Amino acid sequence: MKGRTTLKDVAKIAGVSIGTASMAINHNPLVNEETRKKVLEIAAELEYVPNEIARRFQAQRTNTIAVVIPHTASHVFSHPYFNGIFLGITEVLEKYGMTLNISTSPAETDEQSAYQKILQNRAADGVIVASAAATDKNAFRFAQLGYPVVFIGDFLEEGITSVGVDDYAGAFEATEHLIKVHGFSRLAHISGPLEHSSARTRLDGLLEALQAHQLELLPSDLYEGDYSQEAGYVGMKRLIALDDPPRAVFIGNDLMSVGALQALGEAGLSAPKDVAIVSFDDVHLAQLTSPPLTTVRQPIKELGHSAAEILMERLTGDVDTGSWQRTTDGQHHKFETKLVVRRSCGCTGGDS
Amino acid sequence: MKGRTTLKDVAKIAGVSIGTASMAINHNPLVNEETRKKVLEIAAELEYVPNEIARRFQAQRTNTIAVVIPHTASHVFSHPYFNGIFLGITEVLEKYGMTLNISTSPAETDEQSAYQKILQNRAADGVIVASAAATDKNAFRFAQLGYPVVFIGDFLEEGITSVGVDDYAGAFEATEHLIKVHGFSRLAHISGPLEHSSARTRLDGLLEALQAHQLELLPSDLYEGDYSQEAGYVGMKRLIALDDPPRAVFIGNDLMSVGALQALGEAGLSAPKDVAIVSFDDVHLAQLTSPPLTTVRQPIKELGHSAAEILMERLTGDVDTGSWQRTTDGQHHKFETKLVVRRSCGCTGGDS
DNA sequence: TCCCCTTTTTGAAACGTTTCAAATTTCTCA
DNA sequence: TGAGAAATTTGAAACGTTTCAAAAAGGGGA
Repeated sequence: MKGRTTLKDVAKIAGVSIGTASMAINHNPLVNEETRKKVLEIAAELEYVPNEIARRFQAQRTNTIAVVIPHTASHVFSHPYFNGIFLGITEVLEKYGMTLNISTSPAETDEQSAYQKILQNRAADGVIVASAAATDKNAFRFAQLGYPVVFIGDFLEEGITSVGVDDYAGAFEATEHLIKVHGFSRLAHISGPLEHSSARTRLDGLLEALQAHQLELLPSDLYEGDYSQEAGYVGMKRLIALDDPPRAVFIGNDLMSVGALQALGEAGLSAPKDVAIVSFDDVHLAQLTSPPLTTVRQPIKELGHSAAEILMERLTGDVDTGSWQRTTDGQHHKFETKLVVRRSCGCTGGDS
Repeated sequence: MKGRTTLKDVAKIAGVSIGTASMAINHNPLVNEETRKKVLEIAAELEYVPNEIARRFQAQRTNTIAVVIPHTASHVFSHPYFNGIFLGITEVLEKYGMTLNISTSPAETDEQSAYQKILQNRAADGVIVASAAATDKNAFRFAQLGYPVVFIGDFLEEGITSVGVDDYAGAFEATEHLIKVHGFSRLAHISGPLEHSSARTRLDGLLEALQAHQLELLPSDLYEGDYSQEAGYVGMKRLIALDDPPRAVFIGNDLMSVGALQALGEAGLSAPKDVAIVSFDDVHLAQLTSPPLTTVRQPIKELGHSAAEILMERLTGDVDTGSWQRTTDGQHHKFETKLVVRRSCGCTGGDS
């Protein structure tokens, strides 16, 4: 690591000034073709590689995009949802030659930290915030401070750019499926954390659909989870321990459904025979459970893709829109969802 | 982003020199307590945040560790294995206040690229290489160039530091389980890519175990996959299409087993009734399939953890060893594996 | 040969920080 | 009160690159 060959070395040996060497290497048309060739030759010979940090320093930009997720690394790397997000983002950044910086919080309670790490350092040219609570004040500081930032989720405030899915319609459709196709007149719900707008909106969609059929959600039929497998497990345990357990449950995401199925299994029950289940996300896991999950598909990868693309637009001026259906008011982009019918709801249909 | 307050501003207003301001902010004991207080006050007032890039530039270090994985982002983010690796690494880096940079290749064939991105930029203080082929020349350049690097996998060359698991023993145990507990006298194998030492070594373990019981692997009973779900699917299709299909298969990782189960299902067959399956990894998925997979557990998170810890040792001098069983000759660290018996092999045991 | 125009090269400044030898101030004690 | 020591502050260099005004070199026509 010591004494790397620097531009100065190249220049000296090539017998030109540092400025010229720099321009030669950066294909600046100002330099004579002969000179460039010589410089490039020497550079190759000396195995010169530009010092990226110095470059960033002088250009005052980092070539890095940070994804801020106010959860622990353990949470983030065990939820398949984030894999999809990362994948979508990476695809875009690769195209632009940018680097991805995943910023998590050391402790689940420590919301501050993930933001501060970025904010304090100014170590990214732009930020994508994913899975923030609607109440998360820190998240909004980015935008207020004029940092280029895109939110993933339903953040509809003025002055904020966001990319989300139609949680409401998805939940509505899921609920109606259980009511209209399978004839249930009572539904339970295992929700995500209700200070997250995704969880809140899915609950709203459920309630609205129930109401459309003159039905209600019993307070004891609602369990607020946190999108983790564990929460689904506990939630389902609770529900089946009720005096009169519900026969159909809408679960806020697939991972919780996995936990719920586990709870059913341990109680000697099974879906859809004893309890019909519909959930949300359609991550890879959803096809693997038994029964495979009927679930509302959201275009997770596209969310990441889109967020990154919008951010890069802001940073560079380019434009590229994806292929999923989406609506936008210029600031808030919303993708559509669709119900994927498998077997956990009682349907006997296909498997993918 | 323009005109951020800089150290110069703070110094000027505080009425001290830039040097003093710098020392005050970095809690250098040389500066007078009074002075420090004043500087810190002004800094807070001006909302001064140090320019991280400038710091890195002057210190000539990046505070970043790169994980180089010579596969596409899509491959990486869809394999649960890497989640575990990331998780383990992140835990350590968080402790040291380092940043993680995940470096993938734009195309599967483009082995070079992932390395070059790092190498060309010198954009990381150290590197962890995961899932490289044993034949991958690029990987070794890091080490040769004196870059601090740790390999995850069985790279036993002199002068290379690596962290791996005992693939051989794991495969041996899995094979013996099928032979001794379930009485099979013929086994098939769906392997990973054989230019990867993990796949090669698992095959060796299988062969050795077979030989110990005077058994052989028929050439037609070996399918070389690439650790993807798709490969498991195709491999199993092939095997059950044989005139005399095998009744027991050792599959190189869990993800391929998922594909294999899918193939069985489509053919109207099931495990373990028609084909017994034992696989490798014990990722989260393994518990979810039906039947749940009997599989060789490897401590994936600990691999990442350990690799990062060793790398940080090299960079800083600290020492911390984990809790899993591991052997080491100072350069090559090897974790033990253990067979987790579930139901895909024909056992009727527990579920976790 | 001289002048002007074009092409190419040079040299220095700038980016924001840390470091450290030298300068300055403050303190201690005879 | 003054000398020497200790504590504190200063100022400039250094990190490696890009940029750009100014200088130099080259070329063409009168």
